[in-house]
Amino acid sequence: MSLNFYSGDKMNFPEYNAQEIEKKWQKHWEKEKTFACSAFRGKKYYILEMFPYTSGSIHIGHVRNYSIGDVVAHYKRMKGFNVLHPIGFDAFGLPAENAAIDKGTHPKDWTYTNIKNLRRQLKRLGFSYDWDREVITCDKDYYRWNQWFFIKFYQKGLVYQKKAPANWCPTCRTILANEQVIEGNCYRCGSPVVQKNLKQWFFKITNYADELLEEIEKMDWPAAVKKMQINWIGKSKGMQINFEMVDSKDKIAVYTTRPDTVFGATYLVLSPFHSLSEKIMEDDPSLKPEVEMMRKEQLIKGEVEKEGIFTGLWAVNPANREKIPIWIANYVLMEYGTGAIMAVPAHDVRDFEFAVKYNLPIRVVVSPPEAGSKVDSLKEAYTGEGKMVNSGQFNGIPSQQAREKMSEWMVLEGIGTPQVHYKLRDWCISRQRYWGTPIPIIYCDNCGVVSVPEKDLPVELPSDVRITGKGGSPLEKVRSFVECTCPRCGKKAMRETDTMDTFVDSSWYFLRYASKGNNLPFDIDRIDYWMPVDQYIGGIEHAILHLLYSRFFTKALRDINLLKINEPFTRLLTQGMVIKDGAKMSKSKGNVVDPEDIIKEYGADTLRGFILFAAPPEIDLDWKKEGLEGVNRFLKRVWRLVIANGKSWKDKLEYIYEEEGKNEKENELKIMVNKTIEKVSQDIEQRFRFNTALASLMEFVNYLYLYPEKKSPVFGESLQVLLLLLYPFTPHIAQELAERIGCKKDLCNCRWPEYKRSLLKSKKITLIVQINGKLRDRLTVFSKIKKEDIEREVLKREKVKKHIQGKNIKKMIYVPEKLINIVVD
RNA sequence: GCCGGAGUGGCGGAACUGGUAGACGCGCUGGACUCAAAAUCCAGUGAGGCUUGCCUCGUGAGGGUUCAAAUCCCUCCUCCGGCACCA
Repeated sequence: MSLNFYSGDKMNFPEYNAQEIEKKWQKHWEKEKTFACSAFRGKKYYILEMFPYTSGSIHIGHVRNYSIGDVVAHYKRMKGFNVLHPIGFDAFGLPAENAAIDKGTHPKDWTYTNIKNLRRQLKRLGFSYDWDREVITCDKDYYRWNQWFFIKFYQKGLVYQKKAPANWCPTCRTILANEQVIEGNCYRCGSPVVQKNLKQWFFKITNYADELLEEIEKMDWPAAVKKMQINWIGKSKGMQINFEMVDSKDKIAVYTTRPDTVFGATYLVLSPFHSLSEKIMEDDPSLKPEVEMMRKEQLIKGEVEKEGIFTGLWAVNPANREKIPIWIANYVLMEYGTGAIMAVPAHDVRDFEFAVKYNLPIRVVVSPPEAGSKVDSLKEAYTGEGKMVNSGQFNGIPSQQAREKMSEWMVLEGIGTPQVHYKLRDWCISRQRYWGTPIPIIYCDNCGVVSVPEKDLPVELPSDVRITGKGGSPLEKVRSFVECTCPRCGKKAMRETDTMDTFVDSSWYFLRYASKGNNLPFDIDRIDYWMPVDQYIGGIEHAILHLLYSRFFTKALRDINLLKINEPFTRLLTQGMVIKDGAKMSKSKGNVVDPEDIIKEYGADTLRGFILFAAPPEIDLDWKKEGLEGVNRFLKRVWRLVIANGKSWKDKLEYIYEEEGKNEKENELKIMVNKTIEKVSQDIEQRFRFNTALASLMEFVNYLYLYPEKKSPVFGESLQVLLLLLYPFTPHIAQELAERIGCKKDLCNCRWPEYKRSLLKSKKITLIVQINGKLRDRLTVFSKIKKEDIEREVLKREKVKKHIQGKNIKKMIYVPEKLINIVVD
């Protein structure tokens, strides 16, 4: 049979040798700088993947991230865009210091050795980066701009220093930002975080809380990420209500989102850190041990048994003038609201729990719609809506309305004021570690806190440092670093020894890629051209941290007139994890697959192809060796098909777009080609579904294998289309085969094939015949057939007659070119 | 507890706006080639039934809307992710 055109090594065709051809093209791309983009003209497209942290080597997760980005980069280039596709290294951070402690290597040496390896691995994977734009965040050429931004922000009032309880990780021995504490544990090492009172530097991200919130809602980002950021910013609207104290002219301000329940407030609770708690302890020292205990409990994150103590003091409920007790309890946080609450046990689960424990009165003020609730019938707090009861002049009003009416009333009475609160806190950037950007601040006995003048930047990180993992910040012990002169008065002074959070580095690296400025962090014109990033791709673990900080940075830079945009990343794709044996790949589970091993065995194209094919990008991907072999088999099939049948390469395709082919078969092939182009283009561009794009390419190849006339010019062009469509996914094999059939160009400089609309559908179609919605028959008809003709035709069919025999036809529903449904009794 | 997302063959996953459920791949079965195997090529493959061509069932469970539901609505179950004394 003619189908068996190539079997095994009997015929003299060259084998598919992935190692050889991949290395050949990687060398070519490097030498020719094929993917560099020097111009900043024309339609731009900025595709960015999150840069890797400089630990030992590239893992499968990186390969997934970068393979997805590379498809888009190639596709957009072939579509005629001026594509920016850069890469670099996130090089500051704690692991470098830990390696220094464990192995005695200098963080710098460790980092640069790793970078060399990572670079080699990325090149071996054949990603189409513009390597000339590489950014390494631990280069002083880079981090000097962190310092420069710090000073600019400082001048603008976006940086401040304060002594406050901060999240301290005892293992990493440094302060962490709120965003870096996950369920009370350190995001990096998992140790329980404790609160420590230290002087810290903060970026005023809260200035942008409203803008960050408003814009996120409009963005083309995954819903999950948007929701996480919205929750993190945590805007709530409520009221501040002032409670007068009995026997004192002091007032206690509380914040509540349920002003409608004010008549149900039966006691007040202060945080143990509240200033009044402090005062009460001084007045009545017998309370001190209890309050100190509660303070300690609060310093450990996580929920503890609710405890409290009556202060002996009383306040007046401003709504009903009732005398209510003032308590101090461990469940009220100082950081949120005013640090004090009005407790409404009937309608708040926490207050309810506390009131039951300490036998405090519980008064229902919102009656649930279904029940006439009495105090003793309440087994849990009712937090829903209902009609007001026990609330004076507001009785009978629905609680939603009461919320507004009572707010207005309280404003009039001077009891309260409407207020908005956010959960978002300012970004603490001080880290008591060595391997990071030195904070450009000098402490002078004369002048106080002085920022380093711009001309003295960068404040270089000294290299002669001993990292022991003990004591305070390593920089504190470097005398030559600490001791300096005050830039203002010239007297002896001391440097700040904390370094910046490494998330500062990653908050603007995408700007540095787009242009490296000389006297500025970047060239303004180039930035205007390239920004914002059109498509950003990375892991969902950065949903809050990096993605929120970068948004803040963009807005802050806009406000110091360096940027014109409001948001850095137009579209975002968060890819899923790679799973093996039901668990995330990790060293501790021993289920790690090393990409290099896979490349050695199958080649980079197979690895990339498999990762793209196995699942849609946002879903977790199940690693299966058999699946990898399937993709390798497919590539070998492509290889044999093209080697055996490839004709001379043409710069312009013509036959496949001609309306009339030589015969039916040829028309069908043209339709197949056009449909495949349409499918692959849409899957890449509109849906990011690389798995279905590759599936349709596989279908296409299967079809071509069975096509009888492999010598026809239409078939030759079909092979050429196949290679062009395949190129973004598996560039090496596509480029090699193209060259072998006479292509002189880099495929990235070839135009992506267009499809012709008139050739997407055959003239004859298979119509589904249903009776009462059940498939009963198929009918081959001309696609333009009229409804009446079909109805007549379909009733003649034997299968149809059989099913409608003796039954009444109620109606017929015709969906053009799809189906006809006959409805019978 | 609150907020997201998802449940489809032996497995990974298709089915985009309601219109042939299971594309494509893996695995499995049969055939061709071979002394044989591997590789390759071709064909089959949701379950059950029998008269082998068709019938019945089938997208986590139950109900509903519709000529027609994996897809829309309601109730419930399970899994994954995020947040969590945030007043």
